[in-house]
Amino acid sequence: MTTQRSILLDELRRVDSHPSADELYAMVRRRLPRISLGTVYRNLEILAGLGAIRRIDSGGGLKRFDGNPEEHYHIRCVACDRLVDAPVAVDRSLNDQIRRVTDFEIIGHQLEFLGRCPGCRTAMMEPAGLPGDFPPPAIPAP
Amino acid sequence: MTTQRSILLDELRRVDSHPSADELYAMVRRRLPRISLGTVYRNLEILAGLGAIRRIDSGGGLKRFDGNPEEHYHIRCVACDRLVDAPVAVDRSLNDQIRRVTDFEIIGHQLEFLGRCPGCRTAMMEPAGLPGDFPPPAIPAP
DNA sequence: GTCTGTGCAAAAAGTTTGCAGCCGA
DNA sequence: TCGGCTGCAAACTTTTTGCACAGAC
Repeated sequence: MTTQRSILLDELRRVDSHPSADELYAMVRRRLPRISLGTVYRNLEILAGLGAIRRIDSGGGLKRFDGNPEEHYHIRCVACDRLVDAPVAVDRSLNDQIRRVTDFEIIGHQLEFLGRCPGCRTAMMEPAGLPGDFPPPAIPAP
Repeated sequence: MTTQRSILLDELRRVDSHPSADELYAMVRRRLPRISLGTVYRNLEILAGLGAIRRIDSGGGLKRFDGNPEEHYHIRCVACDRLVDAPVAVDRSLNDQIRRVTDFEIIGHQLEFLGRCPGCRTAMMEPAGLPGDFPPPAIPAP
């Protein structure tokens, strides 16, 4: 566990925004200005292998990382691509359901809800650009 | 609906292997040797927008495409990255569950099971490389 | 003739890797 | 001292885009 690795982990644990490698690179550079993007990628890979963090593969063109190693679901905003934790329990009975009907050895599952976040819902209703009840999305749609 | 687009759709509907853009490019080129990869990408995007096919974003570094536009789940082999349809019904009550506890406007969800396919299970038990009960996986682990 | 879609090629975006040197046990 | 880890840079993979032209109406 090197300095770089532990700061990377700390930054990732500190936020709940599921940053991409690039975003994390920017975050970590505030504390380690000379860290390289290659090191970020290498350590994210190692930390994911250790089970200290989670890789989120679904959606978008790029991988996200999650400082919460517990199994949980996500909700993705289809408009701004924001990703938040889903406040529902993991349903392990889904694994048993599918075990009964497949020859695969089932390890687990990942579930992602798709929807529109409060900010993007509001933005949609107000094409004139008037301010709504929620702040505009941080990340513009790609 | 151009020639290229309909052949692309036809090839994708013909298989159940959820090919990537590159694989589809190879498949289509057997019938249209002069088609370009750019056209493949452009038309996959258009067909997905029309709802004629589905984009599968999750896992791996690359996007897959699914000729079956019906909502359904998948199982991914974590060893060889093969992706097959999951023989279980879509559970729409999951959407209602999360609607009760979020401000997101929920559109749907995608669920992917992770496991080891029959071929890779066998391969795992026989490190000496003896033949097993199942054929070896078509796609080697990346 | 117009206008969309195509082929080609270059560029962009994201990720991985080779290498020489550094740092901590 | 030794071995793993880093920074840097180049390479690689996948996807997107600009442009001129071809084909369908």
